Formats: sequence, C-alpha cells, structure tokens
Amino acid sequence: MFEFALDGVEGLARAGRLTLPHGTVQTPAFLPVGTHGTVRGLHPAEVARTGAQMILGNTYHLHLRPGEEVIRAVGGLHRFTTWDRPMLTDSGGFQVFSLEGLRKISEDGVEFVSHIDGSVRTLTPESSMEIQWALGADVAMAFDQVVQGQAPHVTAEEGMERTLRWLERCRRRHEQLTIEPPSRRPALQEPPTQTLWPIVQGGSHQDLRLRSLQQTLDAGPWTGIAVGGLSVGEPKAVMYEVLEGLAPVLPSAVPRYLMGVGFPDDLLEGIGRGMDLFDCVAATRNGRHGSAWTSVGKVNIRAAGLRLSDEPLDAACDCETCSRFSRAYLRHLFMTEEMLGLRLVSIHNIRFLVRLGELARAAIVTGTFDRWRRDWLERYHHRGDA
RNA sequence: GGUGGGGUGGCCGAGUGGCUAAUGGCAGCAGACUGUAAAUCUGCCGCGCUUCGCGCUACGUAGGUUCGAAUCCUACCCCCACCA
Repeated sequence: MFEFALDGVEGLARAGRLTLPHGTVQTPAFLPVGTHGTVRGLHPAEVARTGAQMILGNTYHLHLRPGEEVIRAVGGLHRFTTWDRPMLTDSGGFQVFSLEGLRKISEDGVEFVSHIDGSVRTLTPESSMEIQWALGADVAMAFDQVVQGQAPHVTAEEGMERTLRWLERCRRRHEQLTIEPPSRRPALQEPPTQTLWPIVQGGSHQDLRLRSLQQTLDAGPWTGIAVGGLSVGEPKAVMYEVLEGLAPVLPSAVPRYLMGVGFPDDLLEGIGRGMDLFDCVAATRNGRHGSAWTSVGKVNIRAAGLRLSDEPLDAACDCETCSRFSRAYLRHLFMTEEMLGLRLVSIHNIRFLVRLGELARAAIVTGTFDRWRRDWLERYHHRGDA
C-alpha cells in the first residue's frame, strides 16, 4: 500500500504509478477538487468518465458541514460520496490563507470565525489529523501555513518554520490514530488505510524552500511529498524557479504533489520540473464562469462571436461535451443561465487537464515529452483566436 | 365628449430649474478566476474624436419663460384609468 513506481523518466519529468487503498493513480495526473465532497455540479460518474483517478475533499469545509461525525457515521467519505477511487483531503491549511480575514493564527493552531454561522472553529495540527482520519481519504495532508506569494523573507520564514513544527505534531497524531486499536479508532477503516503527506513551504524564497524541504525529509520517511504555497500571487516565473530549485533534492521514490496548480501551461511546466500530481479549482470554477481551456488557448463561451458556431468547444478534445455539443449551444446555455452549461464546461475543463496528464505520461514513457510539451505550449499560447 | 394620470437613453424605471449625458435594474459587450466564502467578481455600455479630455445630439412634438430647463408655461400628438 502507498507504493510509488516509476514507469519512465525524461529529464526531470516522470511517469509513475501510485498505489493507494482505493486504487492506482497513473502519473502525472490532475486531481479535480471536490471541497464539499462533490466536484461542483457533477455526478461522480461524470467525474469518473473524465478519466479523473483521484479527487480532493476539504477538512475545514467538511468539518463545518456536515461535520466529520456525520461522514464517519455513514461510513466515511468514499461511501458518503460514492466516489470509489482514491481521495485526498486537504488539511484546512489553505483556508488559513484564503480566509485570512476570518482567522487568527497562534502556535497552537488557527481560530476561524465560521463564514457560515460566525461560530469559532479551531483547527490544530492534531484536530486536522483527527478530522481527516474520520473522513477516511487515502491521503491526508499536513496542516500547514500558506503565506502570500509576495510575502517578504521574514514572513515566509515564519510560516515555513511553523509548518515544520506543525508537521511534527501532525505526524505524531496521525501515527497514534493509525496504531490505535480498531475499537478506539475514530474512523472505520481497518487496517490503516490512510497516509500522511507533508507540505513544503517557504514562499518565493529559494533558501527557505530548500530548508523546508530538507527538514521535511529529515522528519520522514514519507509516502509522498507536497509543494504548497505556490500560485498564490507570485509571478509564474518565480514558481517555476522554485520548482527547479527543489527538483534535485526531492526524492525520486515518492510522488510529488504540486498543490493548487494549475492552469494547463502550469501543469506542463510543473511536469517538466518533476511534479507528479496537481489539483486546481480552476477547471470547475472557470467552467461555471464560462471560461474553457482549449488546445489553442482560452475560450469565453459567452463571446458574441460563438453565437452561430457549430464547432465543438475544442475540436481536439474527446470529452462528453466536445463530442456532442456545439459552441452555439453551450453559449445559449450560458446566456439563458441554464445549469447544464456550467456542468458541460466543467466536464470539458476537467477532461482537458486529465487528458493533458495522460498525454504527458505517454510522451514521457516514449521519451518525447520535451518536444511534445514545447509544441503544445506553442499552440496553446499562440491561439489563432478562440 | 368629460375628469384624472402619464409620455426619460435597446427595455423597465429614478429624477421636478444649474452639482444631469441623466441614479438603479435588466439586456448587451469585454475581462478576471490556480490546495473553492465564487453558477462569482470587475470594467464598458447616446454618437464622434487626438478618449484621466473635447465636440455634438438628447428626456413625445413645436413654441415660450429664464443667465440656465428632462424639470416651469402654452399648444398639439399619443397612451392609461374612471365617468358619460
């Protein structure tokens, strides 16, 4: 369980195979985000048909609603949602960043004022582990502290150091949960079917990133390692540099998860710098907002120019949306605010990224990744129009 | 025929003498979104130009009052309600 094997390597890019309790994930792979235990708007079967191998859930949001006790009572997140492939839960660490105005950080943990009812909810490294254990995803993430991409060295260092201290507490608590006898174990799985992944922080500062990684590795071993705190306001070039700096030090025997990334180009740039797993809300959020990725760039489905277009969203795409509907119809669905439109573009965007992972994997295995990636990005950025 | 109410930019609808090219909303156009407080948010939206500005045309029509009118007066046209 929790094994990772490489099927191919080209430069820094890797093609791998991650085995988890609920199945195997072929990497590189894009993981759709299902914060509330649902990939917004989509039926689990639709998500599965995009080829998505694994999805996320969120500790903070599921703790607030419905509460982990509910999910535990009905048999865990997999059973609750009926998603039977691998799942990963984010720790709530990102909410420390995204809900900045609603929380207070201390060494012990983070106090959130619930955006739902104003009640105070405290998340600590320990409680995040307990909640995630109750949720029962294949992979739990360490409770970390994300800082703004432009954060100065001192701020980034503070967040990075705290993340390391919290990591030790996460590791300890998660270990306890794992070895507790079944009767006292707060979740249902037995034998232990969840692993914990640490998160490298350090903002945009190379020295901090390397320190974070080194100390994280020292605290191991781990079955996977995540890089967080990127694509949070820093220029893309900075993110790529950070990844390049980490690549030589990252162990090759475990999957590397670039959290919160990304857009299609970021996915390829990340893969080219040794990343294996990606997640991003943009596929579904942009989908709901009518923005679609295509092989020749971004398309705004509401654009007046698509009014009479009988073309598919992306002629090169094999998704359920592109293989069936015209741009004119999709535009019509958006103009009339029909919910099918949101769903169809979400399906397309997810398939688009999932397929990008598949294509990258195939290219890496055959040793043609670098060339393929250059061509692909060339076409994507020099869109004919769209 | 009489009485009362009303005619504002693509639509709805504020505005009753200068701060009004005219509040809002809708429609339309364009953009943003990266471990989801987002089916959300932002900008543009009379015409033209050298567009952090200038010019022109505008609040049913035609006149008038006034330094100045969508706002006041007169006539006319049209719409609505009620009464004959």
